[in-house]
Amino acid sequence: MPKTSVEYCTGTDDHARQWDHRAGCEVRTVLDRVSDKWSLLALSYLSERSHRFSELRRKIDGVSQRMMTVTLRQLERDGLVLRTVHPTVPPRVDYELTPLGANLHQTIQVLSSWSEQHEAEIAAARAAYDARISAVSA
Amino acid sequence: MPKTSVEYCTGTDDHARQWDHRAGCEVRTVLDRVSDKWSLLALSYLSERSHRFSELRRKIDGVSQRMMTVTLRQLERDGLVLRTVHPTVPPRVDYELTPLGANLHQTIQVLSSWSEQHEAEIAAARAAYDARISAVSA
DNA sequence: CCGCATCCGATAGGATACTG
DNA sequence: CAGTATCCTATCGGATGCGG
Repeated sequence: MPKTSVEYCTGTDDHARQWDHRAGCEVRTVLDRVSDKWSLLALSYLSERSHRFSELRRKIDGVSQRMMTVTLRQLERDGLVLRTVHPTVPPRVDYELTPLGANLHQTIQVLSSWSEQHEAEIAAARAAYDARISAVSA
Repeated sequence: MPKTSVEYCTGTDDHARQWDHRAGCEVRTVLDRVSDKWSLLALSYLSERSHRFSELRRKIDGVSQRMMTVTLRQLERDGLVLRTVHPTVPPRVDYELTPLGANLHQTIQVLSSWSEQHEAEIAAARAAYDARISAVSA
């Protein structure tokens, strides 16, 4: 019984009302799934074509076997990825996006585009902020 | 000198190329800022109007004073929020979205809408998955 | 080949107490 | 009122080793 983030929605009445009214509750479901270290890359590669486990693991540089498994399981649980086990020896497992997963991937591209367009602005803001802080503490 | 996630982009050549080509690097900058526990709510409230510190803290149910400060500092550092200190006694500090912050908030609404539209689908997938798992282990 | 279990370090975030 | 500093816990994710 994996833990989810429903607690944000099911706390006190005020708590629940806060999230419901602000439409901030539902987006957390998605954000909590997608904002981890590897999900985004997995979705990205799977959006091109289906991959088997090791193939995906090789492409996603730096991921441990454990996290590759965990990540794919979570995506599968949320209906974003379909897992197909071929009963061969050695075993072969294929992963592909579901329509829902492909749909989400498209939606995330919007945020991705925004990030690319505004990254310089953010970097500049950070540099300015850090300079300001250094100046104060100096 | 706060730590960022640039490490994802500046690792080995392969590592960097991976992110650059897949447009997955830039979006992490934004995702890492916005996917924490409180940033989204802060952006949401500030998108309506400016708030002073305690006012915002009262609205965001459950946030500790520490995390309210930390969250706002991060948003400020990235140029999403403007912080104005009024040198009165007692002190008064106002927070408001910058144009960049407002812009980002709008962009996130896209993801938020998607989440609302597909939440039932995700919930169903989870229920089905969990049922399947329970059945296996039983 | 794929996945699970275990251990372990790093980090996020809560509680509390203290300053200007 | 707004912020800082300290401490403490829970969770994330990496490393390694075993099993089907």
